[in-house]
Amino acid sequence: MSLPHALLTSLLEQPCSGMDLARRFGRSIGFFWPATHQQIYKELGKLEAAGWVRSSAEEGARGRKRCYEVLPAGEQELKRWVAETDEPPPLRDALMVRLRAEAALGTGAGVENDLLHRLARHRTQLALYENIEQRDFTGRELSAAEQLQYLILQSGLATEREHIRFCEKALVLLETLETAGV
Amino acid sequence: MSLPHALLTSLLEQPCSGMDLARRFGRSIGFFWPATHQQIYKELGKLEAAGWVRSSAEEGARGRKRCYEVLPAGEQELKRWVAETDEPPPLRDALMVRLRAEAALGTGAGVENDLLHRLARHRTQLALYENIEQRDFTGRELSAAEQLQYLILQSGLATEREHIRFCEKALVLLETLETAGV
DNA sequence: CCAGACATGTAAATTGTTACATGATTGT
DNA sequence: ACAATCATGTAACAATTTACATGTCTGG
Repeated sequence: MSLPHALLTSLLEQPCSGMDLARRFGRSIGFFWPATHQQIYKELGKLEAAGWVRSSAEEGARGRKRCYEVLPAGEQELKRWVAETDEPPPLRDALMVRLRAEAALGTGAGVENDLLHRLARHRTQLALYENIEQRDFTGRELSAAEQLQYLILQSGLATEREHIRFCEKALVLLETLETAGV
Repeated sequence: MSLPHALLTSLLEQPCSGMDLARRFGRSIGFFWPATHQQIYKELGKLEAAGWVRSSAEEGARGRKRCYEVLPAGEQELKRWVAETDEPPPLRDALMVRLRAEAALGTGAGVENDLLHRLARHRTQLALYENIEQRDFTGRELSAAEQLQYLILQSGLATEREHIRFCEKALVLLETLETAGV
């Protein structure tokens, strides 16, 4: 589980409140580790209990904004974790199951719906990434940290492009099979 | 959740027992929808309760092999589901969090470990997919169902190749940054 | 001062993982 | 008959999602 370390990273970049974290997750780290505010609040509580972060407000101040910042112990922990290894995350994609189901059913069962839907989503996401690329990483010298962030964005760009290629290819194949089948 | 429909698909291709399913998941559908035997048994119970499959043995025959097959209602349900749409699965990759953490820590914190480890895994997986491609999809005419299955395999091939490219690129960049940093 | 937005949380349901338990079958 | 293995299952736990609840601040 990487949520605690994703939070430490984000707080190290910029100390802020839980709600701010939730918003920033929607724009940066969240592309690769999504999290809702509910998860974030619970995890921040654990981080504070572990002595990895501290917050500006007293306990139980419900509704009042509290700012979290990383403590030295938290930075140590983050360093330790960065040097660990993980297994690559298992793929788990319903679209592939649908395609295989379509093959097993042996008929125009309607995967096109999902293919078209995803094609649209991946194009939107690609456009979003391309905007970020244009805005943040184009036309100037990049610091070391920025070069790493750009690398991560490029992974997202490549992934979306690959998904788009795949959906298009699948749609062409289905078209071919159906006209041949008729 | 696609596990029930992945099971229906697999049973439609070939009726078999829970343990057989678990093994076949390791080789085909499981590449895109992993599942352990514990999950599979629980889900088979629900499928049977729903009237979508039936099994060869009486209830409570613990330890004795039972063969499951899809009923017409199950096939109907699978057809219905194939025509639905899903959101693309959210990415969730600790490696990206590590890279961003390395950027935030601003030092040789050791992401190389994970990059090298994954590079090896993705190369192994690619080799596996290439074997399957060679064995099952090369040098002969393919039926419509086989063309769809091949398409799915090609998605796996493309994904692994993309990951390999990414890891190599990241390692080169880190190398550059570190020699420049010293 | 109060309506609406903002911020922080709690609770329950779903899904998936890990560890373990038990019955049947097979080879020697 | 007995050990090893196969097959089925249970239990406890961890992570994530969804829905809801409560407190604070701000503009009119």
